[in-house]
Amino acid sequence: MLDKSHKHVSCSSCGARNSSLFGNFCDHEVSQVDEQKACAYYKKSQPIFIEGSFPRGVFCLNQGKVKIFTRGDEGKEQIIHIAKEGEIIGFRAMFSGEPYKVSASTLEECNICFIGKEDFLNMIDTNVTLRNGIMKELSKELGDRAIFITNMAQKSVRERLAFALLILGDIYGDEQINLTREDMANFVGTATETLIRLLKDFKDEGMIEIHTRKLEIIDNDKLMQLAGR
Amino acid sequence: MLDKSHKHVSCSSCGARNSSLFGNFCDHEVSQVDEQKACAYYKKSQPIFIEGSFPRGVFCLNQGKVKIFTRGDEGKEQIIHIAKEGEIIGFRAMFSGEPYKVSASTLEECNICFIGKEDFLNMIDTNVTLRNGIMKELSKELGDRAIFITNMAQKSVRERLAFALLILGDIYGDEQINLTREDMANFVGTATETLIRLLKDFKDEGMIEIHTRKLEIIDNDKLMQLAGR
DNA sequence: TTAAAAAAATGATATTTATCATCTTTGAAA
DNA sequence: TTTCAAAGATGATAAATATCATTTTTTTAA
Repeated sequence: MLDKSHKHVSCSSCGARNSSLFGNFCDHEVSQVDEQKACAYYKKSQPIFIEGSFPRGVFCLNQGKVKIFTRGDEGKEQIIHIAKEGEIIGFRAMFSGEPYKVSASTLEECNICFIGKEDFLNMIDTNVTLRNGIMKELSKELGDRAIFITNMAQKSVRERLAFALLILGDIYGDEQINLTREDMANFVGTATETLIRLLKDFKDEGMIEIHTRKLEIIDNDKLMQLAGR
Repeated sequence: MLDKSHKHVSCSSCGARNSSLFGNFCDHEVSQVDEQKACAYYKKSQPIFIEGSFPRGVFCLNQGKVKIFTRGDEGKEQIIHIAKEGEIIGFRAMFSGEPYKVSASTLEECNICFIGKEDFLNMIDTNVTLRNGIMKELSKELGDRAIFITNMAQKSVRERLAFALLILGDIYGDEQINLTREDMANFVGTATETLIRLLKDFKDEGMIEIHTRKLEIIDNDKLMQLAGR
């Protein structure tokens, strides 16, 4: 259980910082962020920002997982990305000048820090390494999304599920994958019923193990073969 | 017919520049680009860069249309974007440090200018407006691709075709849409046969007119209604 | 101008996947 | 503990779309 007291989490003691875009900050820069940010505890299934609203800053994920999604015409979610500890979310809309095109919501309990728009843009302007890191990240994600689109267009649901499980395996590390069937279906881009049936197939074929809601990957190689590239 | 002599196209006389990321350049900056770039004529269906190779610079589209695509496991193309006059292409991979994740190929005769990596990165570092424009563009495209993914996952082929025709209508302006059925199917993300059948339906329903290979949009509103948002 | 290749079109059929209805299990709160 | 809502699971059926085979038309280049 996370500390719910909203108390300040120091960047210098943040376990996620080293692998984040702030990883290369010097002591001075770290303490500067520490002063500028605000920390907050989020319960499970709490919205962080919503499609259509205007961004006032960025969110830095200290602890927990967050889904980034859009809603289609009928309100059905399509999960675009699942962010984990160390990721900065919501910075894309800061540059575009447009409202958020995606929403973000916690998948579990989270500690999330907030940095105001002005402070963040200031950092970008003065810190070349951070800026390059951001541009690299933006570019990398564009490439990932091109592949995502291609997978959606050309792969079967079965293949996409294998692909999705591999990504989720990365995200959850040594924890077990912990998502509702509905969220998983909205990530794969299929109906919940179809997803459930396929999970059972995967289990029967020895690729995963199902522990009620949590999933464990058993045969990574087989999944990779199925997912194709 | 375009001039095939490979002769230098001056940026100051480039009709596409004003609407491009270089649109705000002062005279000095424009002439600097003029010195650094190399111009080339491309025939129809000629590759510009290929997925997997490493970028050596960026391409600035002076005249013509270019498809940006990836190939799925079976080699089938998925068109991610169609670039038109004024667009700079291939700059994403410049920041990521990774090889191209997409390929680019001309859809018609093109004049394309090339700016070397070093020169371009130099511009980015020294020109704040250009840099902000690039970041804005990267962010905007990220949002567009989130919607693209959602469309692929949730819309029917019929709806996606309507959506695609609207985008193509924008790209082709007052020209008629001019793509092979295969390219169009690879943009919509469907089989060529399915696309052909649907185009006929759209024609019968008065939304488009088919002039052999070229398409003309007749009823924009109806398409918008069908495409949904 | 003609021949060959590429693109477009059409029909028949198979397959995948969504949808709807219903039932069971799980987990959280009273 | 009991209760209730949410999540998970299952079966039957329908709809959308892909695939394969073939024909026609258009474009390209000899």
